Amino acid sequence: MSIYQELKARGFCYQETDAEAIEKLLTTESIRFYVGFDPTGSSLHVGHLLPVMAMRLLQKAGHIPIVLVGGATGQIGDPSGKTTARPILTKEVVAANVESLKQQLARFISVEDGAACFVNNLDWFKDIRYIDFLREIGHYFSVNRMMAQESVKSRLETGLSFLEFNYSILQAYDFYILNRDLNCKMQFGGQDQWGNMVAGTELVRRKSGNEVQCMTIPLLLDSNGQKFGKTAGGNNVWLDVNRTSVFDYYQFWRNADDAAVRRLLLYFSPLPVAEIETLTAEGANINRAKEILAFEATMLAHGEAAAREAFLTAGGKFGFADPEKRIATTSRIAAVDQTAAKIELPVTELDRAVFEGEGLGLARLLVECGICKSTSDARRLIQGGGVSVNDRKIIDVKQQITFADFTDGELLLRAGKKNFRRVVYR
RNA sequence: GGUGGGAUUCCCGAGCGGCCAAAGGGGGCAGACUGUAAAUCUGCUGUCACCGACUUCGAUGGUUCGAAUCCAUCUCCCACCA
Repeated sequence: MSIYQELKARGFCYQETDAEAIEKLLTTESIRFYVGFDPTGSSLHVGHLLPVMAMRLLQKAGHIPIVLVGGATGQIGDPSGKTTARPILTKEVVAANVESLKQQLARFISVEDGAACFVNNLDWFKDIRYIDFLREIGHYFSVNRMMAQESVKSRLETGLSFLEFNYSILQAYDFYILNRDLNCKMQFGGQDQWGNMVAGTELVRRKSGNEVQCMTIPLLLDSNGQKFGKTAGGNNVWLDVNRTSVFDYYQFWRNADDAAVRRLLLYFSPLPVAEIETLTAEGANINRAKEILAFEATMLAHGEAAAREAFLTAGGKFGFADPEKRIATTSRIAAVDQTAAKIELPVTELDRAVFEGEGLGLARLLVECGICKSTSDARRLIQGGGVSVNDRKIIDVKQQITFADFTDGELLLRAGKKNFRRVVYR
């Protein structure tokens, strides 16, 4: 299967400029292509991962990714797909974000021996003079055309500042520079980037006469039509372990919708397409497929050791989908010894003094453990029957926790089905 | 620059002097059912020393026994005109 066919088979292609030309380009040449990321935050989240996965595939096929981190465009804010303007970030924040994004991206893209390069568009924008810039490229852009762009049109009602209106020009200019200086021949990006990307191919053609291509990647939505990559709690699933723990990251994938598993495996695992078909076929063990998905996705972001640990912890807690390993897979999950399952629960350590005498109110304890955000919240949870201590459900709001509740200096606190906390005192 | 309209709890959005911690929906959390899924049904969804008290309705002052609701000033948005 050629890389072009694989991109298609895995669902990475939403729109493309010239299908024939792209297929030829990707199968007969080793090209440089670019994907841009704006440093609007200090960490990537799962929602950013799709273009990253496309880059990996392309890199494996011998193409060279140019990873552009938008130190300049990040200061403007892309209006595409946004209903309101983004808050304007300070230059310092943008610069710091650029650095941390670069580090995260480097985990996914191999940079050895020039297999990829990182660029920052601030490098060519920072010394631009307004008049020069306008004269150089301004006349290649038609305001009439720009007004027709979906990202602009949709904002005419609610308001679009001149600052944001310029975004697509900057992105187009990026492409021009990368083509001129690095011989970049193609751009990939999210489906909402189409307008900006096409503006780039046109600018390159008009200014240097070169044919360049672009392809967009579909926007992932979950079953509720929400942008993919949010937890049940509506929070983003981050790649930064300080924001989303490895275990939670694993769980995010493990809890994927049934209907989405095949698609997610195609996107986020390197397993062969045929194997994914088998794993997710009608009547197959869907939960094993989810384990594999979670394992592969976690391995990619956090490494194999971390993935193994998360898998074993989850299995210890909820059980394994395929304890006898009957299902064939090329995933390295097959090599994991499931009998080594352990229950590694998050621990909260409290001063022993709080449990003396009357003890600590259960509601307070829930807050201390970070399970509830206020005691009122905790009371409601208890009243609703969602809390158990040492596997015994407690519905008394006034329940006090004392040393008597600990066995071997340890107490198991549970809120709902999935939130566990091991409480110890020191 | 002119003229209107608006800012309400996580989001959308009612309320327009006491019955308002504030309708309804979304989202979220929990319970039942399950497969750590989806769908469905039920409860909860400001804080605390929780049968009571306290703090919220853009900001600041004022009127009133009493204000999210009335008045003044300010800030920010939006629409129309130019």
